[in-house]
Amino acid sequence: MLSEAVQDYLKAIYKLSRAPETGRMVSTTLIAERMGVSAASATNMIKRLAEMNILEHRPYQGVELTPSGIHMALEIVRHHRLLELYLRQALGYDWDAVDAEADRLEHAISEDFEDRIDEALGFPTVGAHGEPIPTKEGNIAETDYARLSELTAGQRACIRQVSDRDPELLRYLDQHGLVLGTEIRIAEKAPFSGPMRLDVGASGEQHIGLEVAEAIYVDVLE
Amino acid sequence: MLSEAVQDYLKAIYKLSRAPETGRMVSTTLIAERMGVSAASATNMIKRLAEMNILEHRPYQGVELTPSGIHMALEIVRHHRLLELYLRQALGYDWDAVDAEADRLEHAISEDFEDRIDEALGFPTVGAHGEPIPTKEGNIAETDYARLSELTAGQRACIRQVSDRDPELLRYLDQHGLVLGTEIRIAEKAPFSGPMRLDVGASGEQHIGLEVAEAIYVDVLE
DNA sequence: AAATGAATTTAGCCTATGCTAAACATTTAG
DNA sequence: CTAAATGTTTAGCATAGGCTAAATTCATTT
Ligand SMILES: [Mn+2]
Ligand SMILES: [Mn+2]
Ligand SMILES: [Mn+2]
Ligand SMILES: [Mn+2]
Repeated sequence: MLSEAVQDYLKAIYKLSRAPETGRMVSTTLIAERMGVSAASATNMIKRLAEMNILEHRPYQGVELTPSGIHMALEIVRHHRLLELYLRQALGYDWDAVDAEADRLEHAISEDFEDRIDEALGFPTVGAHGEPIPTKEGNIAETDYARLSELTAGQRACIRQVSDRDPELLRYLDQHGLVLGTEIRIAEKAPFSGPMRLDVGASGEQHIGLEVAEAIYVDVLE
Repeated sequence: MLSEAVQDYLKAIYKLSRAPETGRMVSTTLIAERMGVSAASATNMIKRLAEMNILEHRPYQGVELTPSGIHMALEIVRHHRLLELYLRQALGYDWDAVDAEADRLEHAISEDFEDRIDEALGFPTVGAHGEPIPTKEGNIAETDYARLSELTAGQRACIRQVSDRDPELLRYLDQHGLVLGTEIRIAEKAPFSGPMRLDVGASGEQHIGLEVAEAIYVDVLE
């Protein structure tokens, strides 16, 4: 069994390797930053992960997960996302509280537990923040959402996914009616990376900053 | 926060100190045996627990939990027993499977999670195997059950609690109708620590060995 | 009272995971 | 094209939690 630390690094590296900002190779510094450890500690762990054939390490270049590493990462991600959804739907957690709880539980549950909550949730394919849930076989749906920040005035869109990294941001989104499935129209986009003015259905008109708009993923309508 | 290892030692020591077989002082060997570690490892951990004021260590004599140690132990026991009941009632786990799962989850859940499953279960006071569930304030009901093995022919009793240590035993009990709340009558008790013959309501007549009878706790009727 | 044997502790070692400081490699700027 | 800045690795160290083997203490038996 992979240790909790190994699992957390693995998940972090997987997510970084999928982020649009990052290339295929993930740097030591980025990993260290995300994990909240020193670069030296990250290097140390990277070498052990390479030893375990979880990833390939090109010194001074970065790391890339092996197919087997990706598979292991998806198992952890599946645990995490099923747990988040279960906490939300079965236990009434708020949107912004599920991530921290799932981050600990994901290492403690058995495959049996995973299967039981999967069934209790009706075999969901999308998580609490709109992320695709990997299948038990290790497949994950590719999504092709646009960032809200990329849209221009006049466009309409439907919120499909939000970043789950910052609970405060999630609370902000919730208060402004920017939840999954909401349809919005960009009323105005200020130049020079300025704020956006949105028509948010029942929640009326909202002004949001660029950082917020970058954390919202949408399907552009028509 | 107490580490997982510390929590597990603490829970084990608490339970050993409450077992009727053990005196007030719990020996190093007993702790080592229960934890599945060497005696030297147990000594090592005992010294750290003493340093943390979780227990008092009388070298070569044994250990005794401090009031604060008992309080911490009861928090872990509460987590464990609430989780067992939740796994059983909300997720349909079998009687014999809940302990292993709860043993890992007990270290991962938050106080919020604890409160939510407590509420979902209707604030139960008794766990999946009949054990009293400590309150959030750190109180636990004293029970005064007899072991089924102590009863004699002709007596009637109601099953109130069973040992949760051995999944195989739990499966055996389940198959023979010896579940919580079942009323039984001792039909015969063979001498020299022999087996017992029981009338078990709907499940008819059952013959059980002494080891089984010692793991069943009952209220003697009238 | 001394000897034996069981329980316990000590000593010395190991792995996992973190750290800081120093050394080294790569990238960027002059 | 070299030099500074930046990123990465290495070296050396720490703590938590395990282990075995040896030493020590306590209880029991002669
Ligand atoms: Mn999450
Ligand atoms: Mn985690
Ligand atoms: Mn249990
Ligand atoms: Mn445990």
